[in-house]
Amino acid sequence: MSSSGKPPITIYELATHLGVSTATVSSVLANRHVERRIAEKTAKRIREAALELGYVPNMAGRRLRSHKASTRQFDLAIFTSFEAPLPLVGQALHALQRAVDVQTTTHTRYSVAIEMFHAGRLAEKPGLLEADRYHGVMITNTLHEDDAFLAQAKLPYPVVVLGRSIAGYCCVLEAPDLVGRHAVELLLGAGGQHLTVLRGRSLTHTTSNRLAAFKHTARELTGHEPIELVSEGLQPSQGAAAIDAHLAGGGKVDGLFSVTDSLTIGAYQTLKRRGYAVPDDVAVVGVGDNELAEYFDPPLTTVAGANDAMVAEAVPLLFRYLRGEKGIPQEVLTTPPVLVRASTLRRRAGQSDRGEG
Amino acid sequence: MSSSGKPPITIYELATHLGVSTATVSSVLANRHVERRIAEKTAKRIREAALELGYVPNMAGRRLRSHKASTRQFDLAIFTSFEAPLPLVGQALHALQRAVDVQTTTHTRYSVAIEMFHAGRLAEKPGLLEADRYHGVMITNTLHEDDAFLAQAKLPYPVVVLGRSIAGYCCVLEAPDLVGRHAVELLLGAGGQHLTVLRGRSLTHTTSNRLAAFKHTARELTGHEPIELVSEGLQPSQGAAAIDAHLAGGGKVDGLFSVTDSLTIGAYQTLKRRGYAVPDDVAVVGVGDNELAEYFDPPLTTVAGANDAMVAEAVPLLFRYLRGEKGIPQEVLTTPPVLVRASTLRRRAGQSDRGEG
DNA sequence: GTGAAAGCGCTAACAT
DNA sequence: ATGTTAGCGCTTTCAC
Repeated sequence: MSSSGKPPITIYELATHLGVSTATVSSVLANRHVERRIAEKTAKRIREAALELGYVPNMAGRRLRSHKASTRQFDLAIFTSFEAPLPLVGQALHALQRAVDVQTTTHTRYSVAIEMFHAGRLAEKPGLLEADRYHGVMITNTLHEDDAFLAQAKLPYPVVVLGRSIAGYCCVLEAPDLVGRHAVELLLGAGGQHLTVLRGRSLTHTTSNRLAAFKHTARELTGHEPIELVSEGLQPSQGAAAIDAHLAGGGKVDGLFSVTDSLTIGAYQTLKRRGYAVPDDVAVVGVGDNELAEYFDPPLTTVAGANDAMVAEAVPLLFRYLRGEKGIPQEVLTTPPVLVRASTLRRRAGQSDRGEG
Repeated sequence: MSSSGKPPITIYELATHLGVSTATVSSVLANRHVERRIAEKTAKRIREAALELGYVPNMAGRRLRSHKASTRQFDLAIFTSFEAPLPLVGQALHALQRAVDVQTTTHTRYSVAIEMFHAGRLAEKPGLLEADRYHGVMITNTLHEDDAFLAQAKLPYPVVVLGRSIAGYCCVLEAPDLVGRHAVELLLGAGGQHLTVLRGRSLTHTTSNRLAAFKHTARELTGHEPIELVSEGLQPSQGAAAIDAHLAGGGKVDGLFSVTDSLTIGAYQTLKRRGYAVPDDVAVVGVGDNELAEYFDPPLTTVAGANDAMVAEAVPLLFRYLRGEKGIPQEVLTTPPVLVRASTLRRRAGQSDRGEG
């Protein structure tokens, strides 16, 4: 209530309002009024006025004044979309934090934060274009709109972009086309004929490349277009629904690639419920963006998910920026690892005739 | 290199070092030198000196100076341990961000960050005791040592603690004992006799309560002590290893409760590999801290995991603090939801005689 | 028991 | 093409 409508207020205004000095207000607000021997009555008046007028301390002012001059502070952040799954972010955060733990000295302190924006609306994030908050950031989980915004805006501080290529920024991403290609090859190798790709409605740079490469390679190697299933979102239930609708409509599936593992989880559920065995009836390939892929039943073959590799590249790049180095690469490609697990290891030869729903 | 050993340097020092004014330095460093018509040569000298002397801008100074006086900024954070799984944090972050999105006005801006500390070493986190960084924080995933530290330190800004009770703080946590009790009841209901509890080596407030309540209730209802399996860590592989060792040694299991779902994932793997069927040979109960519990095979019955409920309580509490309200509850208990799924729904009657390894 | 004043590091308006 | 200066909001000596 008090802290909303009105414009913000400073201790100076509090002080004049009450007819006391800013020093008095400050000490009371910092709970130092005892050692300053402020009258309890005055302290009470000050606290009440602060509440009533909706006083909110200005942290920049506080920090500027009270920080030891001998401490250099680096404020780092990871920007990620609100809607994205957290694993990549978690890894990035861990890697950054680990790097920072090593670099911390008496004179140099670091803080690492995660900041979230709404997917596709990065441009609306306040303070993004000001250079007064972070010394450096990593950005990930952007959508096309965000990438377009970044390309045109050029943030005024060091940035390393994860998982997509944006002109003017240092970007770390998986080598293009490999993921989609490997997926097709694995599915064909497992005897798949009705190659199917499952993806969410909105695509990122990465997922759209995976999709395109899959379709292109499938066309090239099988001579016909693969089936493309689009789920409403990235929740398992939405993946389950997409497959279910396809099968219910008489569609066939014997080789499935999903560009996001949470969709695979839903697909597994639907397939099992409808009596399809993985991998014998349907071979499945995922991308490894769920850290539990190995524990799926059956364990999921994955063709990407080099998050740790990407992050391992990105963190040193950010530090090179912070150090002011020149000649930092604009694009670093990591090779996505292929992890073959049971979901593409067909036990019996020949392909099944399942799939007529 | 340049930014390490030496004490930090300001634009003032840069300026005197170069024989120019601070304004010149500032404008060059902010890339405003074009509109200020600084000689390219001077700009170059300044940039080089900044690099060489390891200049790092002081963000507090920048913000203080350049922020619009009409903007009130709230800096909020979630503190979590580095080692903890991210789901709870993710939910907390989402809930906070959502609350913040609603509250944002022209005059009031919010920023939400995640900050990590190393489990058990919260006390070492620099700046924790200073009130010059955050207006309010939520703390979660602490260990005993951290709780002890917090209880004795009393942070000088609004704090809401998630998932544990610490004297002197506003805490939101699941109602005690219910989780362990429900787990026992469900396992017994599914025909379990050799009640077993699986937990990681280090316990939090929450997991130790779950464990204690489980053991106590099991004793009460069965007349004997349940089996307690301790895994080295919380990784699925470590859970798998713990169960495997037990079974390899001739131990029996027909009713398993795991105080952390990632351990359940590993347990599922071992049980399947050794030919035990869930739930027919072994009923399993988890706690719902993995958002995919519903997609496990079979879907996992859970007796806790009201993360969203906890967070839903915690966020408004934090805002009440920020508003300066009095009489904020010190302890809010949420009722953990029981979600019965296939992992405790035994299809055939009677209990199996499996379990001799 | 309280006030006055200096100044943290930085930027921007106004001077040349 | 660059220097001077006035603060941003706050805490902390020092003075009374």
